[in-house]
Amino acid sequence: MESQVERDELAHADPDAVDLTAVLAALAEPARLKIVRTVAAYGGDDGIACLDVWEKSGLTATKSTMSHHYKVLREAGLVVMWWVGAKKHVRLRRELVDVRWPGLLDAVLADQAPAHG
Amino acid sequence: MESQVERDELAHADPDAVDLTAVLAALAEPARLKIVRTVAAYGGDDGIACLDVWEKSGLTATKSTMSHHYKVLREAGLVVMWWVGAKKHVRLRRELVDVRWPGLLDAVLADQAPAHG
DNA sequence: CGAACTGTACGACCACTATCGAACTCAAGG
DNA sequence: CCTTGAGTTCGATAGTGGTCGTACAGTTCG
Repeated sequence: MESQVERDELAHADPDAVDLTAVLAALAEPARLKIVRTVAAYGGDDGIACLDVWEKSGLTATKSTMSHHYKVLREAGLVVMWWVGAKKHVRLRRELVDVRWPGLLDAVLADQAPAHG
Repeated sequence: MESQVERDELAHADPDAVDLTAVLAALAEPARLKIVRTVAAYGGDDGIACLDVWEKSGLTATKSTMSHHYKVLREAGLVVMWWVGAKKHVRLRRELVDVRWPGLLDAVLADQAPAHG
């Protein structure tokens, strides 16, 4: 990507470039699914800080692993991230996902089984 | 496998044991997504023969690869398969998937992009 | 400035999995 | 019985990807 990526928009997927298999693959990972659930539950338009996601979700992965998952979610077009002071916020891109695949995110988020038992 | 699996029901997922991540992972594979699309398009209650799926879908994978994909789809609970003479038929388990995750399959099947460009 | 905090980038390791070929099973039909 | 056809299973291989440790880049605060 030759576009000068500011610190506020890094490696986000273009609306036209989003691929269904990428979205499904992103959501198929239990840790990422839990991240998405947590962001959906606690993050509104202002999003939620990554550290708060980590605490609320109960995930035990390291920072680098979490960062990797966020990257996958960004590139799939599922979330957007931006800096708020020293903390990074994340929110769902419902305006994109719900238009491209109506009902998909709702169906996934409505599932009650925590995807690990 | 301690259960004597008949030739008509082999390795199908229990309705209670189906997992969302397994379903998403099954659909995240382009070849399997194309299989599901083809089965949805051409297979009704009587299903569609595996060989017909292969021809209609335009997939170039070998028989063993196709068999592997069918196994993943079965274990995820997405499809059922049974023998009709010497041919095997496959159909979607909408009665299971649509109840567990309403709107999920519809959202995936409604997508127009063929998941590879 | 320097220390603490938050998150990313990179390399390495390991597990999983998509793919294929070959051998096998079962059914259908001379 | 033998051949053909339709799928499965097994073993091997190659590629993908989740995980971690370490190093790095910014921000905040003393």
